[in-house]
Amino acid sequence: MRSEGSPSGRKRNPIIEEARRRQIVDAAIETVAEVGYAHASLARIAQRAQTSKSVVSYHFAGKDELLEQVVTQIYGDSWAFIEPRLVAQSSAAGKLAAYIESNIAYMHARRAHLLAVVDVVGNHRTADGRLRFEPSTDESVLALLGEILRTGQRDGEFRDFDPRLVAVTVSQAIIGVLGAWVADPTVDLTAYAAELVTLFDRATRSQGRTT
Amino acid sequence: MRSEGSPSGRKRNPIIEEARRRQIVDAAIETVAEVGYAHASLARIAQRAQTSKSVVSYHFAGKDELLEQVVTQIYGDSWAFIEPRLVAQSSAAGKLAAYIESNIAYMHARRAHLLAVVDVVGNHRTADGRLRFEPSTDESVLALLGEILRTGQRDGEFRDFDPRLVAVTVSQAIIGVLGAWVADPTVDLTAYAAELVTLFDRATRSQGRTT
Amino acid sequence: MRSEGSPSGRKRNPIIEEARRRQIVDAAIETVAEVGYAHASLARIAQRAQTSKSVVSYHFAGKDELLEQVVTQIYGDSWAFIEPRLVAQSSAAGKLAAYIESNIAYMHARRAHLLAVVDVVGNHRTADGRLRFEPSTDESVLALLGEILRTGQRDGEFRDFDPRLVAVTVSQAIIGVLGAWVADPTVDLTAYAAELVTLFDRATRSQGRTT
Amino acid sequence: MRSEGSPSGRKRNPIIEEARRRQIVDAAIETVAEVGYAHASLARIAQRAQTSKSVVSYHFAGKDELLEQVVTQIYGDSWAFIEPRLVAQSSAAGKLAAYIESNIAYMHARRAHLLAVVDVVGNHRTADGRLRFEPSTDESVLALLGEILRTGQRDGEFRDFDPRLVAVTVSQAIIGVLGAWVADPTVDLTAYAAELVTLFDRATRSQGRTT
DNA sequence: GATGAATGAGACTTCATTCAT
DNA sequence: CATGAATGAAGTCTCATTCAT
Repeated sequence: MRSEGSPSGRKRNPIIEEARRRQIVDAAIETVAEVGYAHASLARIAQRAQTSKSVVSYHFAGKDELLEQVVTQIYGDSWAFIEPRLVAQSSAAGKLAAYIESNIAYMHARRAHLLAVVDVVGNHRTADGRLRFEPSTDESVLALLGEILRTGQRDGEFRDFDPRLVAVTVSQAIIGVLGAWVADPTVDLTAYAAELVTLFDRATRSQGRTT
Repeated sequence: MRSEGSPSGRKRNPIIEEARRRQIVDAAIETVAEVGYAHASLARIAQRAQTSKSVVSYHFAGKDELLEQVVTQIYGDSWAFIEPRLVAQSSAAGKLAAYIESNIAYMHARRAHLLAVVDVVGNHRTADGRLRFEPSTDESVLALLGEILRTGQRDGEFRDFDPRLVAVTVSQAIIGVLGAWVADPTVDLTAYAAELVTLFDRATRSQGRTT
Repeated sequence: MRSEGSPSGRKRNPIIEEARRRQIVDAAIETVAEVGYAHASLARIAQRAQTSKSVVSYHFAGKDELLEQVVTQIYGDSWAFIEPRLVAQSSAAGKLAAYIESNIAYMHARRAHLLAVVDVVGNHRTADGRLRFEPSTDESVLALLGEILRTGQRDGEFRDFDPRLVAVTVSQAIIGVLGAWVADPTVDLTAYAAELVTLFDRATRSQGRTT
Repeated sequence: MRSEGSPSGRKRNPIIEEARRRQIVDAAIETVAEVGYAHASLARIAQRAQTSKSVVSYHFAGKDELLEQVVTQIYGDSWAFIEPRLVAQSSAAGKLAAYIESNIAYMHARRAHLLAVVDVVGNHRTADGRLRFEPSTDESVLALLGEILRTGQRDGEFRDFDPRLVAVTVSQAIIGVLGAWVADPTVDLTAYAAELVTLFDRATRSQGRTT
C-alpha cells in the first residue's frame, strides 16, 4: 500500500520521491530488456536499482503499477521526441516520413526502451488473463497515423485505401525493422528507415504525383 | 526407460505414444492462447489435457521441449497449408500475393495457433535469458520471401529495393493485420488481406507495369 | 492447487493421503495451541510436522483449508466422544449433565485441541475481514442444547426460561471453566465440572421437584 | 527525544500529547473491532487516525504498548461505569445483579470496545508465544465477584458453593450473552440481561429465601 | 515534535522437477 | 506406461521498526 496520510498518492517531498521512482523505473526497463518480461522479478529489478525488494514495494503499489509506469514513461519519452518532428512537416507525406524516421531514430538510440516496451506491452496481463495493454500497437498511435493518412487523402496527396489498415501496416513495419535490428545489430537501421519511407511513399501516393 | 525389443510383458506402442504427445501439445497451444505464456504452467496444461503434471513430464523432457514442440508443430502445419498455394503461382508477384493471403487465411482459421506461436516465440528463453527462438519472424520465412522478391527483381517484375527489408516488412505487416484482428475480431480479415496484397503490389512493382 | 486428474479432491491412494493430512492437521493443532493463531505460520506448522511448506501446500489448497480442517476435526472428534454419553441418558436433566461433563472431560484429555479450536474459531477470517466461523459457540451446539432444554420443559422437568439464553450460558460456562483450567492447570477440573452440573440443575429445575 | 525543561524554542505540551495518544488508541479500538486483531496493522490504525505510521511509532514505544493501552483504557472506562452501580447496592445479591446488568449495559453502548477487548486480550502475545493478558477473564474481575459471593455466603444470602467457580461462570455467561448479541444484533440484550440475573439468583440463593 | 523514506524479516503461494511404485 | 507424492527455489507482498531531517 502506498500513500499514507496523503491520499492523493504523492508524497510530501516530490523531488526525492520522483527521483527514486524514476531510478526504479529505469532499472525495470533495463531488467526487462535484458532478461525478458517473464524473468524480470522484483528482486532482479531491485538489485539493478541497488536497493531491496521492499523499497520497490514501498514506492509502487505492486509490480503492476511499476510495469505500467515503464510503459507510460517510454510512451511519453518517445512522443516527446517524435512530436516536434511531426509538427515541422506541413504535408501529409512529410509527416508520414517524419513519423517513420523519428520513431526508428528514437528506438535506435535506446535499445533497452524498445525491448522493454515490446515485452511488457505484449505480456503484461490482468489477473483474469487479459492483456493489460493494447496488443501490438498502441491505439493512440494508430489514431495519429490514421489522421495523417486521411488528411493526405482529402488533400489529394494519397490514393484511396483503408487508412486504418495502412496505419497498422506502417506501425508493424516499423516494429519489424526494429526487430530485425534487435536480432542483428549490424544492420544499417538508418538505411532501413530510408527504404521504409520510400516503400510507403510508393504505396500511398496517388498516381501521377511526384515529390 | 524400458529396454528395447520389449522382452517383458508390456509392448511399446508408438501410435498411442504419438497421439498422447499431440494431445498434450494441443492442450499447450490452447492454454498459452488463453492465459498467455507467463501463466501457462504445466499444471494448467495438464489440466486441459485431462491428465496430470506427471504425465506431461513423462512424455516430454521438460517444459522447454514441450514449448519447442508447440512452435515446431504450428510452423509445420502452417507451412503444409501455405506451400501448395505458393507452388500454384508462377509469377513472383503471384507468389507474394499467395503468401500473404494463405498465411492470413491459415491463422484466420486457427486463432489459438496464432496467439500461441506469437507468445511462445516472443517469450521462451534459455536459462541465460536469451530468446530461444528467432525474434519476431522466423528466419526461414524471411529467406523464402527474399528468394521470391529477388526472383521478381531478376525477371523485371519488381523494382529495385532491399529484398530483406521488404521481406521483413511484408512479414511484420501480416503480423500487424493479424494483431488487429486479434484485438478486434470483428474486423474483416479477408478484406484486410486483399488490401495488403494491393499495397505491396504497388510498393514493389516496377514502374509502368500492370497486372 | 490440489486435485489433479481426479477432480473430486480425493487422491488415488486414500490411505497414505489421509494419514499425511491427519499428520499435518495434528501439527497445526499443536502449533496453534503453542504459539497462538497469529503466529501459527505454515512454516512453523510444517516444521512441527517434519516437512516443508510445500508439502503442506500440496495437501491443502491453502492455509484456509488447513485451518478449517483443524476445526472440523476437533468438532468431529469431540462429538464422537460426547454423543454416546448423551444417548445413554433418558431424562433431559441427565442429558444436560452428561453434556457438561463429557464436554469438559474431552477437553481435559486434549488441552491442545481446546486451545486450538478456541483460537482458530475466534480469529480465522475471510478476506473481507469477517469471521469464518460462528463466533463464540458453534450454532449446532446451541441447537442441541436448546432441544434438550425444550424437551425438559415440555416434560415438566425444567422451569420456564428462554432455552436459547440458557443454552448460550451453559456453553459459555463450560468454556469459562475450561479457561480457568487453561490459565491455572492445577485447578480440579473434575470438581468444577460437578459443581457446574449442580449449578445448572438448580438454575433449570422446576420448583418442588427432586432428583 | 528532546531534553527536558525545553530550553529551545518549542514547548512541551502534555495536553496535546495526551489528546493525540487518546485519538490513536480510539483508532486502534475501532480498527481491531472492524478487521480483527490479526489484520489490525499499524498502517491501518494510522490511516483511521488520519496520520501515518511514523506518528503512531512516535507516540508509542511500539505496537505492544499501543495494544496494552487499548485494553487498559477499556478496562478503566468500563470500571468507571460499573463501580458506582455496585456501590449503590447494599445486599450481595443486589451487587451481583448490578454487576451483571451494568457490565452488559456498558458493552451494549460500546460495541467496538467489546469486540476490541475480547480480540486483543485473547490474541496479544509476547515474543515467546505466551498470552500477554490473562486469558478469558480478567483476574481482578474474578476477585471482585468472588468477594461479593463470599460476603453473600457469610451473610446467609447465598447457598454453599465454590465462589471462584461461580465467579468464572458469571463472568463467562456475561461474555456469552454479549457474544450472542454480537453474532446477532437483533437479540434483546436487555431482556437477556434480566434473564441472566434471574438465572444466577436461583443458582446462588440459599433455599427457602425470597427476594 | 513530527514525518517521509528506507529496510529486512517473514508471510503465503506457485511452480517445474524428481522419485518410488 | 503412468502417477501420486514430495520438494526446494523463487515469486510477490505486508509489516513493524528505524533513521535522518
